[in-house]
Order: sequence, then C-alpha cells, then structure tokens
Amino acid sequence: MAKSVEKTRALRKGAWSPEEDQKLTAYIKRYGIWNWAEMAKPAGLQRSGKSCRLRWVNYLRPGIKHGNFTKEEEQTIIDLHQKLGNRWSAIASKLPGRTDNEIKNHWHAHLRKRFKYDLNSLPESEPCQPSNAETDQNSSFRIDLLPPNVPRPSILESYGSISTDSLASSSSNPPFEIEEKPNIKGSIGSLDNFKA
DNA sequence: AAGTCATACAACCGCCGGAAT
DNA sequence: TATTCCGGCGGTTGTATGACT
Repeated sequence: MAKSVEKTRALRKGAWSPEEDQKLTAYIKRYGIWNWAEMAKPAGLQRSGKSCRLRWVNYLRPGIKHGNFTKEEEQTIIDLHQKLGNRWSAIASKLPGRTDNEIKNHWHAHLRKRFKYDLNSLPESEPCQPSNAETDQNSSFRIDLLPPNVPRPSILESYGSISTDSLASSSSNPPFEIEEKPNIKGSIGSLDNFKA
C-alpha cells in the first residue's frame, strides 16, 4: 500500500534542506503524525516515510538536545551500555532529549575508544579485560563479552513503559497544538501524543 | 598550499515485531 | 489463522570537516 505509493514517486535521498525541514515540521504541527509513509506527499516532500520519521525523531522534534554530551550523560551511557549492550533505544530512553542515533554515534566516535582504553589500563588480573584487543578493535568490542549471568534482552522489560516511541512523541509538552486532522483511513493514535 | 588521513555526524538499509485486516 | 503493513531498531555507509604531512 504505502510501499506502492513510495515506489511510484522518485524519492529524494541525502541531506535534508532547510525547506524540507520546514515543510515536515509545519505539516506535523498542523496534522500530527498519522502515517509516515503517506504523510510525505501531502507534506510536499519527496521523501520516504522512513526518511521523514528519522529526520523528525532525530532532529526536528521538540526537546532534542544537540551539542556536546555532559560528563554525566557519558557516564550514564557507559553504565547502561555495560548493562544493556548495543540497545541504543533503551539507553536513549534514559537520556531525555538524546536520540538513539546520536548516542550510537557518540559511542562509536568517543566512548568506545575511551572505554577500551580504560579496560586496557586495568591490571593484568582484571577478569573482564578482553583477551585480544587488536581483534576486538575490528569487532568493535561489544559488550557481548559480558559474563553469561548478566541478563540482557529481558532487561528491556524493566523499561517496558519507556520506549523511544513515547520519548519521540512526548518530550512531555510539545510546544504546539494540532490544528486539524486529515480524514484518512488508518490514522493512528500517535496523533494524540501531540495534543497539548 | 596541496594532498592525504582520521574523525564526527547525518542518513540509509535491512530486518523484526506488533497491529490490523 | 495467515497475511500484510507500518514503525522501530541496530548496523552500516556516505560525506563534510579538521588535522597532519
């Protein structure tokens, strides 16, 4: 359905222009989010639904923090990464205003190296030190090296009420109000999240 | 000053799970 | 119950920018 809609149009890729940002923001402000795949066209965008969603979730939605991570945020990321592994959305849910994409990038750019360094600076007897730092460099030393008694997937359940979805659409108090809602079959509930 | 390399960030891709039909 | 569709997630890639030679 929506896939066919997207297939019939030549979709733009690559960096978003300020005009596109403005169009998407204005559309969501007016109509809310009802169906990413279908929204792009009436919003005047030649973008895939996924592209629109990503742009909104990661950059345009209210409440997003940009810029440097604080020491506290970095420590939180490191702590949570030790517990959760590469579950960026779960980590992001604990850092208001930060997105999973941003955290993931920051981890790969800064923290992973630092974390590796810290591990390597540990005494020889330290049990959690990776045995082969060189090969781990290529495998990006994921916390898959966690001991088997550390619960991983199930931990997510303890965050059950928190999801990037709720984070994405909440920011608790969106600074705008939906003016009207297109009468389109399949409109979904996330619209309500934008109602003040 | 020019070329090369490394880093950081933005965006895309493919897969998966849940909801709707 | 099976199928389809959408949204979300994590991994990966592309590009811009700065540092270094």
